[in-house]
Amino acid sequence: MDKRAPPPGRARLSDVARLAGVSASTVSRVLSNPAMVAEPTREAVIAAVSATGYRMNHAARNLRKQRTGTVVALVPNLGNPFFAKILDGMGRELARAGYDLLVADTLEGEGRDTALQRFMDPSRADGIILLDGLVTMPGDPIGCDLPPVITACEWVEGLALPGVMLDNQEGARIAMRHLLQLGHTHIGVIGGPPANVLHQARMRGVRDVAGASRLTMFPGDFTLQAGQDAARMWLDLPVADRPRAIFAFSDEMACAFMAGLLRAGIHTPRDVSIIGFDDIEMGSHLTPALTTIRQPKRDIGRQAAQLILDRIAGRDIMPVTLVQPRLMLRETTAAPPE
Amino acid sequence: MDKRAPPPGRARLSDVARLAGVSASTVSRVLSNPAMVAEPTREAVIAAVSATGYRMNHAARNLRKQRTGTVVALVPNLGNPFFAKILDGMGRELARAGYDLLVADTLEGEGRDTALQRFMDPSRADGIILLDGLVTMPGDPIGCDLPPVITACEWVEGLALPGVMLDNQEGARIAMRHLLQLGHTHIGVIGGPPANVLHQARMRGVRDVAGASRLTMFPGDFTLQAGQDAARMWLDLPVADRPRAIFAFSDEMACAFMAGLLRAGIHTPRDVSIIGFDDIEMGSHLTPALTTIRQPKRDIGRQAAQLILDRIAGRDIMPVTLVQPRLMLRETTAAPPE
DNA sequence: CACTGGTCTGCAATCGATTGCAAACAAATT
DNA sequence: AATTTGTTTGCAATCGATTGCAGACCAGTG
Repeated sequence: MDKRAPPPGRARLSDVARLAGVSASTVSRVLSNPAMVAEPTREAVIAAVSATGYRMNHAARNLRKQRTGTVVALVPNLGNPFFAKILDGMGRELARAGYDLLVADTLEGEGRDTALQRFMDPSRADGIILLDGLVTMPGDPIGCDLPPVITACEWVEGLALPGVMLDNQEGARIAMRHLLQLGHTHIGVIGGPPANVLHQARMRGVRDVAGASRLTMFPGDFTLQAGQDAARMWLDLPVADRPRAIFAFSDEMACAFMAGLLRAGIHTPRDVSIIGFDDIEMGSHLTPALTTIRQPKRDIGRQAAQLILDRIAGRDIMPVTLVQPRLMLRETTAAPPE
Repeated sequence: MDKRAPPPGRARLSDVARLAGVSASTVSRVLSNPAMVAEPTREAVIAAVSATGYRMNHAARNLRKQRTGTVVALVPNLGNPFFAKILDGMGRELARAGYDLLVADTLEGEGRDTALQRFMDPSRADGIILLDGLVTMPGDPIGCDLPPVITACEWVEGLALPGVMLDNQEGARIAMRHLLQLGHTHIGVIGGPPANVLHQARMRGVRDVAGASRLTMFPGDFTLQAGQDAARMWLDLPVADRPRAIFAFSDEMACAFMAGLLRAGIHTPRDVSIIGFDDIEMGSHLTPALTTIRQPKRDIGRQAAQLILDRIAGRDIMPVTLVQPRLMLRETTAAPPE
């Protein structure tokens, strides 16, 4: 009889306003700047809000305010548990600031070139945290009001993006020094993909302190499988050529390598010393517990979150934050046999 | 002299239209329904699009179309690598359908009650995938046009939400049968949190086949630490009361338990048999390799994605999809000693 | 030549919240 | 009483893309 516009399933700002007997502007103000509204009005509005079960429409707010309230993290591979703790720290820090974390996979290769394209867009994210060092930066011809981008853990060679990362070179130095101090003179290194920036930085650290000691490289890619393959290669080596100390660029490779040798009756650290990189939780729960270089993952996540929040707020930031690695001395390293 | 409105940093639809000499509607149609536009016009528009570097504004489109193009996955803890592979499968499947996956953490406890509230909102997500069985469902008073919700892996007791999950009860039966067939008569079970639905389902399976055999429970919560604690408890038991077969409700607990015993000189499977649950990658790369119940994580993720896509499209779906577990027979189980 | 049918295109309304501006009113000052 | 100052509130424009409707145009037919 009178209901001109049948109420849509969901209450809008104007519905709340009508019920409270005020204008939509007032309701909006109560919700985002309560101090601006007189006490009695405010209460009426609040009552109307809960009576209608009103919930804000994010699309509308985003359109109007030209911001989204979300930060996008681009990871090379969601399936890699290494990122889990980092994202965890990131998410919590962002939540404290009222931002949501959207995690997206660059789907290694397939969409790598378009991933950044798709998300580097003010209508999708207020900021971007890159965890993939191999994305390609879109050459943007027009409209330079792109959301800020920072890197975490990895970084993009040739782009001067601010970022948070471990001092990988120093981490590698610490690992190598540890093995050398134990008396090892021939060290095997299980690396990452040659194109990976982490691999490159750590190799620099290795060379920094290797000096005259003998080095044997085993190809790797940070995965368990690579560690297992390296173990097979080691076993295939003539006994005299087998390095009695191994520095693996990831804990997963270190674990699988150790298991591979054990299967052949080679014990750690009795016969071979092993040191990993990352300090994944599993490492300390093995027997023997894995000696490794600690990478404070939650911290890195938190700091990356802080960094992007600063950039979003337009605050000046340090170009690069280096996080210090630490030697976790456990049970898999010892002096060489004999 | 003429530029009335100085161009905002970024090209809008109307800017493209002006350059192409057509209306905004036409540009919109070229972008979303090209067949509707005549060939020459289309080409002019496409040229203008790339000339301006135009990129759509998602907020505006979402507002108008009343959809977001994203699916939100709510996980209890982003730091838990168990979810990584599931999210990976999910993300890929959703990407194929043109949806983005937004992963958010319910931050166990703190925001658990508000997490679903915050995201169950048509202006934020077209669909929700719950991976946390302990969230509380908001009692929604008004406006029932909420986005569809499904569960994956876990489920919410008392809510008839559709979902994809492993047949946990059957998985537990398979594990128990395996141990019993080896001749074990006293079995230790390292469980999950009592309130967890997975724990409950698996306990049902354990009881289904335990029969008259003796059971000893060890409290747990799926973490490595819990496995280590269980090992200590086992070692504190009088020798006659020590179960010589252990069924752990997660591979992480199984691994840590095994390592804990080994540290005390107790070998697996010579002295104690161990079977885990999940089939995490690390398990198969240990020595001895962990016997376990396989949970096809990527598959579960993929199927959950399909399910939510079906629900979004309004297609009818099965209320519950049970995924079948499988015994991964490896090296940590054997007949009891003597 | 008028009329029908079809294909393209543009106009203008719409999605829902925010905010600059100014009106309305109350209190304080001269 | 008139003016100033300050507080609340509403009006109306705005963010940018989409789409129902109708007008414009062209070819084909009677």
